[in-house]
Amino acid sequence: MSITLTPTGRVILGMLQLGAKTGYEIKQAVEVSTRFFWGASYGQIYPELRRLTGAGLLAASDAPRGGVRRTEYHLTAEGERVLKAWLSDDDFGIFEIRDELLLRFFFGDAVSSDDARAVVRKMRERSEWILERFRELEPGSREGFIEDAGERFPHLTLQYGIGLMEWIAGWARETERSLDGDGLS
Amino acid sequence: MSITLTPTGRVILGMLQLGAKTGYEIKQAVEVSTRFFWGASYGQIYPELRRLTGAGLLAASDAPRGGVRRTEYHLTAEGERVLKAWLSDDDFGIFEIRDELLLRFFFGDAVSSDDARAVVRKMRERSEWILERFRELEPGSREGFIEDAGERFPHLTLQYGIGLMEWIAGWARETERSLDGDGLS
DNA sequence: GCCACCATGTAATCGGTTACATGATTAA
DNA sequence: TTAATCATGTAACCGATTACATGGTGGC
Repeated sequence: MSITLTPTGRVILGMLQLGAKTGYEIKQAVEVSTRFFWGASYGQIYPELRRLTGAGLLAASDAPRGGVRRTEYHLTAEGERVLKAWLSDDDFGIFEIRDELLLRFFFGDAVSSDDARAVVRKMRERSEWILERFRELEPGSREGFIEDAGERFPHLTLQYGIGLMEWIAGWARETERSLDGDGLS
Repeated sequence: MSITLTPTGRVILGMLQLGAKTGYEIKQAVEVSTRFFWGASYGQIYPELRRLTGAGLLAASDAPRGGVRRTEYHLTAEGERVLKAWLSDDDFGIFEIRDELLLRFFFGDAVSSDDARAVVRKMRERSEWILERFRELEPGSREGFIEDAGERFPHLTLQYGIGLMEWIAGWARETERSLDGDGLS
């Protein structure tokens, strides 16, 4: 019975529930929060907003600011129902990882010890770069990232991300060391 | 100058270098090794094998087994060059994660404490399930997963995967506990 | 005889990014 | 005045999965 949400539809409903109102705000919210594990582009967001409106999960209203065309969306009762149903779903859902550095590491036997170590260094640098991005977000995350106080789980999610990236950086440091100057090609 | 490898092209060259010979064997190899961070389907593999052959990176030869049509591929000198160039590349390349349970966790403020805890439990169960798959692969991984001995990095990659999943499972256990019976909606 | 496995392939569809286009407002 | 930001959108393209189709071989 209940409509199956598209991947981008899922993050749209969630962000609207958190207080985002326009497609632009949804995109902004994604960029400062879920983008490392659930991205969304305008090319998906705007058509999907109209699709969800057509399906009765959202209501749209014109809300121009000065001369700027602007459309605000909010969840209908049905939209809220579908969102909650998805959030209480019983299965794992999508879990995909695509990691080119890890693939190159996997094929490390084909290259020199130096090249292999360089891949691990890149993995560490990448984790560290992401950690910096995360730490920039940390202060705001306690207060609620969307000007609506009392959000607890976005903050916990950020802590998860930080912990995960720290684990990877630690693994990379150890592996760089263990690969250091061992004479294997 | 050097051709840019498509995503599936990358894993094809790598698997051929590791000893896979046919499209079928490449797919098998992917399923028991890289599938959690770099998948490939027949719908991509077979057309891409022909494309790479046309581009001069692979050489194909008929190698039927009894009455079974069968095509063996191997890297040409150019194919090897392109593979090595990719493996020594200086940038991060693709790094994508799509994690629906984490997205649901992120939106956890919208549901009951029980529902939120259920999401974390699912994350733990998922890690544990993946860990089981990894541990089934562990014995073979020391010897080389493709009947060609002396592969070191596939084994290290598996250790990475195990460590990562253990970290996530640990995080989930702690988080389940910290969410336990705290009276927040 | 049947099932599991080996082996190759295609067509439809999907979800997504990228690049582009338009235009208003605000702060330097 | 000009750059950054707010705001919405589309078209081309890409990479991938899914479902389907075909057919041989080997073991129970």
